[in-house]
Amino acid sequence: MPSPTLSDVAREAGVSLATASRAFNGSATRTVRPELRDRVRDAAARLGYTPDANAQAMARGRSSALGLVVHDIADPYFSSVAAGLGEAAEAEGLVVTLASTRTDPVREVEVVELLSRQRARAIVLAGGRLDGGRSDAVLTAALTRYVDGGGRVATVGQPLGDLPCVRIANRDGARDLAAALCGLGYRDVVVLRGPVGHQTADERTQGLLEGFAAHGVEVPGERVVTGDFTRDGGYGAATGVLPVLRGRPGTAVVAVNDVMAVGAMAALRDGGLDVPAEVAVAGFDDIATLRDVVPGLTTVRLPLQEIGAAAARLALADDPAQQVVVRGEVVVRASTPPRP
Amino acid sequence: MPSPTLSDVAREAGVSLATASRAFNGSATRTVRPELRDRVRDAAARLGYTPDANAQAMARGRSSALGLVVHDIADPYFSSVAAGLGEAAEAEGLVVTLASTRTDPVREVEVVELLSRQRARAIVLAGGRLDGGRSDAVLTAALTRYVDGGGRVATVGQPLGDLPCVRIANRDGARDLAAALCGLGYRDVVVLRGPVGHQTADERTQGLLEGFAAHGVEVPGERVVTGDFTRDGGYGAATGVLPVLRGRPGTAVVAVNDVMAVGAMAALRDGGLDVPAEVAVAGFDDIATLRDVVPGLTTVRLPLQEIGAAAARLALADDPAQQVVVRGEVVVRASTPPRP
DNA sequence: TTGTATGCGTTATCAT
DNA sequence: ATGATAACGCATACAA
Repeated sequence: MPSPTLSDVAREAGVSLATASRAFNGSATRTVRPELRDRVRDAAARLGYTPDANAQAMARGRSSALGLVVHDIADPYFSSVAAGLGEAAEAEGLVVTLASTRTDPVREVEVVELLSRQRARAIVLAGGRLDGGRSDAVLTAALTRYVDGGGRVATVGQPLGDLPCVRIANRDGARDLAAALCGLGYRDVVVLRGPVGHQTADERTQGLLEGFAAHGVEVPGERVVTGDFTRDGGYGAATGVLPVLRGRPGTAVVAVNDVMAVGAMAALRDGGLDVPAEVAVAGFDDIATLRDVVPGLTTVRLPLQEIGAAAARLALADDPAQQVVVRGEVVVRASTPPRP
Repeated sequence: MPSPTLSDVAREAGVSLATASRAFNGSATRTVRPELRDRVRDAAARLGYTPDANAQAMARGRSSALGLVVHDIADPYFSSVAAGLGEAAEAEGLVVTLASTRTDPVREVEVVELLSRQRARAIVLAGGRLDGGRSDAVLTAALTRYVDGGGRVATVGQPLGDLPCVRIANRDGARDLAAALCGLGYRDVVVLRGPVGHQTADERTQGLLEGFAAHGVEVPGERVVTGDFTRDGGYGAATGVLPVLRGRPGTAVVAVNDVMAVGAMAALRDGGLDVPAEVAVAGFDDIATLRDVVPGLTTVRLPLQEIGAAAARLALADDPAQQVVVRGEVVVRASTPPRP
């Protein structure tokens, strides 16, 4: 009834435990006679033997798990990154251990601790801190223990210390988006900037403002509004600026990510405004599930799956700390028609 | 530099290994004097001790991992289920190990094998076989070995043997949806049925046809078309029936899931048809990310997160095999306006 | 209450 | 090429 062990297999095959072990992970130096090897494998098949990864991890001193920490796996941004990371992990023969933080800095540290216990080969931190670095100290401490213990870490989007990081050119992408909007003729702008202290949101906001300014479009402070980095956050933020928008037809509402943008669109419609006739909307990320919405959402396309895969490779590489930077590409769609 | 072990902690605290161990998992019977307990914990903190989950798994005979196998974590259906399962796992102090099959039956078996190696406490199979049971034998064999070894299994959506299962009332939901559409006045229908052999797709298709028939609406075979269970599958299938739809304004195109429905909407628009003025569209699942699309997508709402959580509980419960059945709720939106 | 000793399943280091 | 045997880090049965 219990899983047969390698000893069982060895006995069944009439060989020693050591030989049985070698029959599976046949190293180059320590090879085993083909005949015996087959005998062991047959015995294993007959018994339904399944190696115990925990025992292997202990004996080898390293596990076969790759940790991924996200805010919320139901968020399409993270699930896309997870998909890419999963493929990379599979290619390396690793399993991925998933942990969600729900944007709670405390939970984030717990989660790193959790993955440390698993002796995960590496940890990829997607989605970063939101308290503007206040919790970085504790997190860094936890990560340092982990790294000192032999673990590897990579982050995506949010550089942390000098850890390897898949940097996303948020500022550049946002600047390009702003430029594109200016090129379309937009002069009045509202920015849904997300939560203050959210690094990705901050960078994108900064890029947008810079981009607009470069084209002579100044965005007054009261038209830069905060909100959660979620659909509801976008909805709420857009609802708040409804009065402003009513007074200025042809304004572009730019959210720092797609789900916020979609929430904003809903709020604008609920407020009686026509998108894009009266208000334009743009986002960031180019979430796959949202590519068919009407009007098509103008956004900055990010290769999320590749980003996940790149993060995995970075975390697994034994090179010194590296930085990969991926740049987004502006995709103009119908949500931001030209304004003459 | 390497992670300190419990022995290190014990030495540092001046107690035995056993006491150190008990200081952490203080059982009811085997309690340790508070003073010593604190001394051990202090020593652990001082050294930066982190228990080794692999070693614990081996010593305890059971790991702290919960396996989840999905087709594709980037699919919003699965990512929502994963989110719910993740919360349930967290509540049980378990980590979730994620594995994707990309709908490959071979890979599915590999993945079960992989999770068996991890000695996962339980495996939740979300998203089922697609080859109409042809690969069930191998899969069942793998699962049987796993269960015989002490593992627990639960499936979501697809009963397998008499394993615990979160059943989704696909037929009922589909029947309800069909009834709702009939109530709105639809008499001409096209069903995008997904892939033949995909149990969920099959059940929903069957329910739709039954529901329509119950209201006197027969759907001829040539208006029941196949396609992948994906956005592109919906797009392709809808493209194929474009001629039919052009000839029959007021037809309802019902896809067996939301992402197919969205793909279909795109195809219909690309084909020059107005949705919903000329063609109505409906889906199934009520994917959160799609709730703000315009026109609002008529669908059957499924509590995906709860389903994931329920599956986790079912898999973890030590009760004998159970069945939980969750029923969807029809949500009528603007994509299927009344047809007088 | 605390300590000693054993075992968990595997890999790896020795001999042979 | 193969076989004993010692780790690996922890939990626990048993002894004190």
